[in-house]
Amino acid sequence: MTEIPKRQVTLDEVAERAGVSRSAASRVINNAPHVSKAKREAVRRAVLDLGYVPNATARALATQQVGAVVLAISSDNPQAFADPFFAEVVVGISAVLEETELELMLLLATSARGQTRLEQLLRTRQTDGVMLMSMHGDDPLAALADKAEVPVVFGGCPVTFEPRYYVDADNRGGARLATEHLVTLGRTRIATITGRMDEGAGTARYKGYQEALAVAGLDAGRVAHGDFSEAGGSRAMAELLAGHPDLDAVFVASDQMAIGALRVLKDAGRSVPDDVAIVGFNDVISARHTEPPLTTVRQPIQSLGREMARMLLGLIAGETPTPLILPTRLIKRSST
Amino acid sequence: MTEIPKRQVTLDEVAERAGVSRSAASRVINNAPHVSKAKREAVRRAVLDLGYVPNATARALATQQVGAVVLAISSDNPQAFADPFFAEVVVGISAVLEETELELMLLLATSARGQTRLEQLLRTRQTDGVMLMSMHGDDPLAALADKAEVPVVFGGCPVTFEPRYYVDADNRGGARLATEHLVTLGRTRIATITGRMDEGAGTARYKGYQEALAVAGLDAGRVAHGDFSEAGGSRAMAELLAGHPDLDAVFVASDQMAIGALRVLKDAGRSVPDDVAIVGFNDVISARHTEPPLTTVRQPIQSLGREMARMLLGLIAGETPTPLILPTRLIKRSST
DNA sequence: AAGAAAACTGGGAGCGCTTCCAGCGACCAT
DNA sequence: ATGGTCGCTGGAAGCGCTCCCAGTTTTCTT
Repeated sequence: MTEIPKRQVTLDEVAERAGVSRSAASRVINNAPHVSKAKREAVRRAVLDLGYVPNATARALATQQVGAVVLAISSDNPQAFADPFFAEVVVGISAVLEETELELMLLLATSARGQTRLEQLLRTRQTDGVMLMSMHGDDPLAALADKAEVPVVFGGCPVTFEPRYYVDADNRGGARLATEHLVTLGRTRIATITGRMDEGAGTARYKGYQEALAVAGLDAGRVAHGDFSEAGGSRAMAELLAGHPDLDAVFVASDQMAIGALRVLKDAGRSVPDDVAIVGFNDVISARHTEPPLTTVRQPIQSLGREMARMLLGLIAGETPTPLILPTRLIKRSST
Repeated sequence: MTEIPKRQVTLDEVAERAGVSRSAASRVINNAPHVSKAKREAVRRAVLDLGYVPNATARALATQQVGAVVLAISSDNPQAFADPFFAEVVVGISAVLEETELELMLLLATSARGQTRLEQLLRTRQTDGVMLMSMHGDDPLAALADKAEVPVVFGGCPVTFEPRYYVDADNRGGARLATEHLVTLGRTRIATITGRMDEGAGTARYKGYQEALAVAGLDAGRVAHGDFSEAGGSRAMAELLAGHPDLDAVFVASDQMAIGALRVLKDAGRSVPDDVAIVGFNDVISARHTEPPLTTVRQPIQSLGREMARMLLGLIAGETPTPLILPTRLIKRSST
């Protein structure tokens, strides 16, 4: 910190300046035992004087630990990460990693190239661990990841199998909550717009909807499939209106789709919530600003990130964590 | 790819299997010249058979190149990254880095710890380059970064100085566009809600507003300062309403704030756009879903990321790029 | 066909760090 | 005194790769 050195200061220089061996210097850097107080202090001073910072690469090579974990988004859609959802996940992860010596690497595995990269990561310990969010159904990498020798925790549960380690939001429970709310309101012809059915969140929310209606003894036959996008929501709503004009409520599996649905409803002259009540999922920021403001299910996104990171840390430390399901809760606004 | 090796396959093993020296094997991996066709082929086969993947750490140590660049967000607000803005920047960056051997590291330098980390990065070539988005006014790291020996490109221009290398959106031009639009509409008592005045975007947009009004010969005295947040926008709007009840339009320096302002206006019984016209900035997704939908200035966020990455690549390659200002454009919707 | 140039080849010295190990005094109990 | 423990200490061997260099082979001139 005293001067800006042109060349990297090495441990040898520190050792020399402190008048000790490199081994000793290394020990005090990593505060390991077997160094006398005097030398320890001498090294400390040398470090400060020289502004020494250990070379992470060399250390990684020697210890066989990379000092970095990666957040990988495996998706067939290059724009997937643009979803504000991930920004929040990252905030959560980052908060946990902050207390650690670990760096965070970001891998948007959306192209063939990115997928290859991810595969290498999974096969060849080039990272200390990976947090994987797999965004399409039959992702071969997801299966690979679950048996990789590298620690892997999943964010969200894939449809095809249940990974050993994952954290997810209680999608099914949230959907049930939302649907029950609609039932409580006295609605009886409750439809749903599902998300992508090749994603865990899509199927789980659909399941929750079905369960709630089964319990209430109501017909769960009014369904249209969307893809989590606004446009998909519009399309599905139109389809629903055409097929089941009698509907008086709809549980929409994402706010994004709900926004699309809202527009279609408005154009069709159905008033919300009087003619049809709408509840969404996620509680994105814009959900507060729709007309009318959207009743929705909130999931703790930052916590999701935080818990993923924590679980990964545990895995790296040799623990055997159990999957974690985070609670969701209903946020009531004016669309119901 | 043939089998999952427990231990990392090394170059030596490849060399041995191919019956060549390690040097030769290295040459074919990095496809350098001076290897006979036969050996080259033998090595290729060995690589495939063994599923060899070079150890990035070892390579980094030998070449003195890390193989990774970092995107650093320096901010006093831990939640800063939760802004969907960054998610899009990352998509842009990632798209460029994809064609490269470089990894992307993410550093949310929001705590003291993170700041230290960033400083080390800047001082000690632990990365091949950094893209820095500095989100608060008197950030000492920003100044340091601009003279660091590590390649650094700024995303957005700080208020206090103009970095050597940066890419920014044309905030001033966009603000002028927005304000001129209001003028064209025949509004004459045009107010503004500014962003944080310790951020480049905040001052530049304010400047654009002033310029447009100066050209039109209109009074630019109706101003309230916000902080880019929704709550700040509400507060500022209330202040404006109290101090300048005659206003008939307001240029708001962010959509987020505009949303807050909209609510206050509604509560005050002023109709938008009839009584007062509003234009925002950024064109976030929710801008389309406000009541009424928001006229706003769109900046090409993904391009911002893309160009930052490209500029950094240039810098790393030894070029001397010039700062880049990305165009903004007006998106007309119903709030004006 | 002889000599020079060009292409190949593998040995070996690092890159900066960790960590094992053998050597040493100091210190205690016998 | 004597043998044994124990905390320090620095030498040295890697971690897996790149790259210089000196030596060997091939190819091309004239």
